[in-house]
Formats: sequence, structure tokens, C-alpha cells
Amino acid sequence: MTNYYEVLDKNLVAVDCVIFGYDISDKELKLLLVRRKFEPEYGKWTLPGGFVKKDEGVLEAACRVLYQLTGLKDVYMEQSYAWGDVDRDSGGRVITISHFALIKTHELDPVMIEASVAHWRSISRLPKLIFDHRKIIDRAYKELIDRIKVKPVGFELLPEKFTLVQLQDLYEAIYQRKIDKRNFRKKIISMNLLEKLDEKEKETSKKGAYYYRFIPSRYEDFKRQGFYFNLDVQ
Amino acid sequence: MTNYYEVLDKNLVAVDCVIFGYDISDKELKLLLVRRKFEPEYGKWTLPGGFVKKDEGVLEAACRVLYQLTGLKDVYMEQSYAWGDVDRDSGGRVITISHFALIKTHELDPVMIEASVAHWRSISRLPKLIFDHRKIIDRAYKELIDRIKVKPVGFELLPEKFTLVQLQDLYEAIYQRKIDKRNFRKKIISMNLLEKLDEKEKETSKKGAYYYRFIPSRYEDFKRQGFYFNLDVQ
DNA sequence: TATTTAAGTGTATAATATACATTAAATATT
DNA sequence: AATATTTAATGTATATTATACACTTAAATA
Repeated sequence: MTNYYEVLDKNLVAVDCVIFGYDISDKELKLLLVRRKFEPEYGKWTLPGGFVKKDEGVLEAACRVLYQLTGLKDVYMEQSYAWGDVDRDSGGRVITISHFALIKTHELDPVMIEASVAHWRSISRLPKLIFDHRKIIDRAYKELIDRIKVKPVGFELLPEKFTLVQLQDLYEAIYQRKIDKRNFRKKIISMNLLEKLDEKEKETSKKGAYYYRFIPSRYEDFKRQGFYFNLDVQ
Repeated sequence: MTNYYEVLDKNLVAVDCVIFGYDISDKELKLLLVRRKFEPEYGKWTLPGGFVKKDEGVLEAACRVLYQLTGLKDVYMEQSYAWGDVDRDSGGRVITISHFALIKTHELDPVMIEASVAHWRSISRLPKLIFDHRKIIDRAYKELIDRIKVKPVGFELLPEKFTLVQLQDLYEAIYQRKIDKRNFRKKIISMNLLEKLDEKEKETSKKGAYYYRFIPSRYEDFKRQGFYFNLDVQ
């Protein structure tokens, strides 16, 4: 059976992943970057990426790339933007669809990262990257800032249990500004999405800080009641 | 010269355009839809679209599709989403990158529309569409609502001169809810982005309503001063 | 027992959002 | 000429939300 589609131009389609992680001890937002394994630009810093196969969905491809690099599945993954300029890749015409992923760095197998070409790099000290990857990151980072203000995605970057200090540190690392402690706590507590545990984190202070846990089902109720998550606080 | 890229799967990449227009007299937000001109799904309602050529950027392709349909250039066009599921198109594997455009319906040549297969359809009374086009529209419409709250894109849908009543009607058509007249005016006027003209629109009332004009340079100043456009008003 | 360190807490003020009804201008009608 | 009709235009009081700001508490260590 002939198909009209067969006479048309086909293009290489790639996915690139802007993989965010948060280092709870140095309080920095990081990106997982790799050294490119093929020409052109062999050995240069690049976003982890790959080509979309014939029989594979675009989101599926992005998840595959992430899985092959980290061994992680069921990760927060959101499409960012399709980059379609003809000359964006010096190796040929490649349309790439960028995504951003939020991962819990402590869930990552350190052996896997060690063995791979991947490295965590602070968002504020990125190396020179190939092609338009810096623009791709800048866009994804802006989108992350917008998203985390109005959707409880920050918890994707933290362990199951976290203190309010740690949560605020995360927000400060992402926003790149200080937040008023009392206002921040007032707002997140008032949303009633967190459960306070009977356990304290005692590494960083003598007094210790209570652990909290994000309860997804409470967030579902919260939305159902017509409320909106908002942590855009000064 | 051999190229590593050449051994990889290539895919058909398309663009689809969600073209919004506003009918100032019946106060309805509309979409420009067409009848499909090839198999499969010949003759069915579809978003205007086309395939991305080898030597053509993605945004460029979307603008071309719009131009071929309407004759319009320099139109507000924003990328929406890349739809990449393997089976989304029954004619084969096509990744489509949807865009939304905002056009001034009065700038459209009625002869061109008449001659073409295009029709304006109210956003609230859409026909059955092929493939995932309904989902594409739903997403673009949500994005338009989000965008128009925080960016002065509404003016893209209105003539150069418009009354505050017309501007509010547009917002009500997009939000699909009533807005308080005094609060709406207070907010838009306070932003100082509009110039009041010495001329009245007299078709819809005896008293007549003053025309206003959006001044893009004032908006640039406004942003430069760190203010944010906001017409998310009750 | 005193010291040290980070966690935890409340209130007053400012800014913004909301609700709401009458007057004004121009034309049409009698 | 006076009156009726129709839609445009306008302001204020109240409620809600955002912001600024400093001391007390808990626990370990000296």
C-alpha cells in the first residue's frame, strides 16, 4: 500500500534532557552533563541526549536516555521545547525536543555515575556546551522556576523526609535569592500538604529540625477544592 | 564525507497551527480550521498543518503554513508542544509540533478564506477533528489563557483602535467568564500601556465609547522598570 | 551550669483584590 | 422641546494577602 507520507522530507529527531538534581549538603542546584561520545564535537560537554527511534514515542525516548544514564525510572519529566533551526547542529539537520527531569540525587547509584561520562555541575558554574545547549538549559531553568512556584515539584528533588530548612534552602537555590523564613514556613504550612514526623534531622544542629513529608493525596484534595499551590514568596 | 547521523532513524516532522481569531461583533473566540486535502482522513476537519522540510526551521514551517492559508506575515506565533506518540497519526509515524497564532481577523482577505477550505469555528462549538487535534487545541487554549493573563497578547486579536468594552469582551470570551468592569478598567488603565484617542466608536451605543491604542514602547519601559503585566482580574 | 548554634515562632503594616451602584453622554421618541 | 432609552464611565469601602521584622527554644558541648 502506497502512502503519501513517503515522498516527504524526513528529519532526524533527538531528545535532550536537562537533568536537575539538588545537593542537600552544599545547597546547590546541579545539572547532569556528559561528554559527547561521537563526532562532531566528540568529547565536548553536552546535555545527555539521543535520537528518537521510529517505533518510540518522544517522551519515551527522553525517559530511555535518562534511564540509560542513571538507571532511574518513574522520574519527573516534562517537555520543554522543540529546537528546530536548520543549522543548530553542525553535524546535520537535527530537530531536538528538550525535556527537563527532576531527580533525587541520593537515589542515584554512585557507581553508575562514576563509570559513566556523567558529571554533576552546579547551575551557576556550567562549562561551555556544544551547539545551542546553553540556551536549552536557560529555557528549562526558567521553566523550572515558573513551575516550582505553582506546582509542588520541589519534592522531586528531595528525599522522602526533609526539614523545612532544607525545603527552603532548595527554593533559595532555585530562585537564587533569600526567602524570609517565617513567611516561607507560614505559606507552605498553611497549605497543609506536609506531614510533620516525630523524627528530627540532627546532623546540622544540636537542637535538630523536624522532618516533614509531602503527602500527594493531600495535594489532590487541595486541587479538588480549587486551591492553587503557591510558593512565590519573598 | 560520511556522517554518523546518516545511519539513524529519521522521522516525519510536521507543524500544526492553532490559529485564534476574535470576532468583535459576536464576541466569540474562533479557530481557523480546514478540511484535510489528502489521505488518510481526507475531507475531515483538521488543524492547518504541514510537513517540515529539510531546509526549513520549525517556526519557519509554522509561519509558512499560516502564510499559505491566510496571506499573513509577522503574526504572533508561539510554539505550544511537540506531540510524539508513535501512533498519533493513522497514516504513519509523524511527530507534530503544534503552535498557536493570534491573528486580527479583519486583516484577513475574505476572498482568500472564501476560496480556501478554511472556516472560522467558535472555540465553544468545535467539530470533530482528526487524530489528537482536539487535545492539541485544548492545550493551546490553556496556554493562551495563561499567556494573556501575564503578557499583553490580547491586542494581537484586536484592531489597532479598540474600546475598553471591546477589550473586556475579548478577555471574557477567552476566560469564558464575566469580569467586573470597574476592576478591569482600573487595572489595565493603571498599567499605563494604553493611549486614549479623541475618537469614539459609535456603532454599539448612542453615547459612544472612546477608542484606545496599545503602545508597545510603553510596555517595554514597563518591563524595564520591573513591572509585570497582569490582567488576571475578577 | 554556661555557652553555643541553628530551629522555631507571631504580629503589625502595607499592598492588593474584590464587591458593588450611580451618573454621564448621546440619540431616539413623543 | 422635553422625555425616554441605552450603553459608557466612574470611586470607595472592605477583605484578603503579602511583607517586614526579632526574640525564644531546644539540645549538645565546653
